[in-house]
Amino acid sequence: MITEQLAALVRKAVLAARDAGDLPLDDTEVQVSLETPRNKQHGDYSSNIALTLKKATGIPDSREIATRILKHLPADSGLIERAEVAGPGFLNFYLNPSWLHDMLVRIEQEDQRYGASNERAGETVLLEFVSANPTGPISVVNGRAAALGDVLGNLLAAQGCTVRREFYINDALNSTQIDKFAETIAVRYMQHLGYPVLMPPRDPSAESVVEPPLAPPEDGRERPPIPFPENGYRGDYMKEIAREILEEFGRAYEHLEQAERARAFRDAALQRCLNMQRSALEAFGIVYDCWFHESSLYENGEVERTLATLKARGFTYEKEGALWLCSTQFGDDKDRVLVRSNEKATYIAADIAYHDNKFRRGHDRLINIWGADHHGYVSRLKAGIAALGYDPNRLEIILTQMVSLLRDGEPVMGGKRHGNVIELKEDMLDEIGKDAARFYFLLSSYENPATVDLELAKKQSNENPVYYVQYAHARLCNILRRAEEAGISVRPAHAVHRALLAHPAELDVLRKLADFPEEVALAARDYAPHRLTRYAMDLAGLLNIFYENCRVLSGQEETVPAELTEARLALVNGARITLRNLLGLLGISAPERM
RNA sequence: GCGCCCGUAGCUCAGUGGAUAGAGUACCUGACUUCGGAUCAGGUGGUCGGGAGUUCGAAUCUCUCCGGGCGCGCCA
Repeated sequence: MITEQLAALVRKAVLAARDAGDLPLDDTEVQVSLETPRNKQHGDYSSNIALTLKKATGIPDSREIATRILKHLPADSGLIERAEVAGPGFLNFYLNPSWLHDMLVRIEQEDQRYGASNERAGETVLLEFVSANPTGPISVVNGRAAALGDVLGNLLAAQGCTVRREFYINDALNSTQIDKFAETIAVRYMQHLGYPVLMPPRDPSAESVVEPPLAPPEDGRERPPIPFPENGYRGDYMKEIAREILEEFGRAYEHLEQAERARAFRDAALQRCLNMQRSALEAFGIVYDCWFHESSLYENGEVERTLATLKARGFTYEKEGALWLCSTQFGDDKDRVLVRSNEKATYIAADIAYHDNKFRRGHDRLINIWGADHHGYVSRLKAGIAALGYDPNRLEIILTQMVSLLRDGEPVMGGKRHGNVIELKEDMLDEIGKDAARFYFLLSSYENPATVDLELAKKQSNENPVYYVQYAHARLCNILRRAEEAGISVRPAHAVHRALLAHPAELDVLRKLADFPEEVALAARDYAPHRLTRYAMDLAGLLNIFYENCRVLSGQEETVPAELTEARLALVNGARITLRNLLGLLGISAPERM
């Protein structure tokens, strides 16, 4: 990559200067960092090495240090055209145009692989993301995690990692949440059979309300109201699932005990809820390698075995009838219950077993993406796997901040239908589409709370950054198409006069294209897909400027020399490849026409 | 109360300790009806929440105050 090559050159120069006696330096490590200056006047790349060596060399004038380093800079690298000392002592570098021109050859050769590397080949990563409870719809916050996780997967794969995407289904039989879910379904089922439902108030000071039956009773006889479960799931989607359950199971379950009814419906209802989640995620372009059932950890004894291991390693104790994990020994702020006094294992017990399972399957690195509201949970899970003897640093937990939606300048509130959650598919995807939703999610860093203005993302779609980027791609494709129609073949980059690409707009595009592999690597390293959406906007902008200033094909008013057309077609093709790969990494379509 | 995160242009957000803090959008002005105008050029707009410190240099690191979000279950 460019900065690595440049850094190597500068390091060489520093050492040469030292060996020649120009720089009084010990054997201290020479750390060279390169940056791209904001200001174009300051070159394509710049290094602050002279400023940082002030102390070590004892030379107070950084410009003097810079000058001495410059003297020893290898001249034959081919990468840089010139270098100069500027400002308080920066070394500014200007890339050699012919080196830039040759990027087009490389881009064409690598084609689908341009931007990718084998830097992290051999590393296996398990990415777990979304993992929403199977008791409700996929929310907008889940959507942000989904976009982040999916693109992170693409990025890591592009660095050579073997990536596995996984969704953890919290379907344990001993989960109180699942019990509530099943009970709620059972009550709604009865409501479909003609029973009123007694809804407890949300806030204790209010009165209970009786909801009428969802359908008249078959025999017309009025039924007594059934109490809605305490902390049950209030969303209307539960009524829909219950109606489907009624269709599947028939009316015969009316006279069972409430608990039995709940048990009978539980699995089928969960499955329906899960299908709802899966189709929402598929509409968002997310496909998992594995949907992992928490329940399987109980069925094949892994929870038991993990508990036994923790006991054997001496990190548990019994208190008040429960089994506790000594998580404070591993940095947690309090010890945690693994097995309740009613003998049911807790969520964390299963989760530790799950992460043990992830490691046992041979993954080097585990990445979990959670909502920020789970941050209190991080240290206890890490403590759990540390207690099992794993290095907790092999597990990385990314916490995404909240997302809110704005419509007409007002925050979008979750509808009653979805139990007051803002739903990904209906509140967002159906309105602005998959591509725009992904782009907006990926526009800001996951570390910061984000707001998506739906009016902006949809109604003014022409001004939308995502369309701006896609339009640039479609334009490039159009030029290539027109060339073909005119009988002009797109010759390979190595066979054209690349030196003709000397217009500033052309060189700007080339520099941006050359940056792409590094940009991908940084986005992967920092878990920062938003770097790529920014890059995409930059590149699209440069391409439009190029388009405005540099005609590729001869037209009625302007004729372009054949050789220049060839060279520009090569540039167009290289840009097309880069933009297409970029959008591919983001999971956003790259249309050839719009 | 304790812990974590966040305060950057009217709005939404970038900004790896570096040079004059940027982009999109909004608003104003102009170009061009083309290899698709879903375009381009220019302009208005900032005490980087306040204060102190660290150093050659701070939006970035430290401390403190103010403001906002989230978490502190034998729930998940």
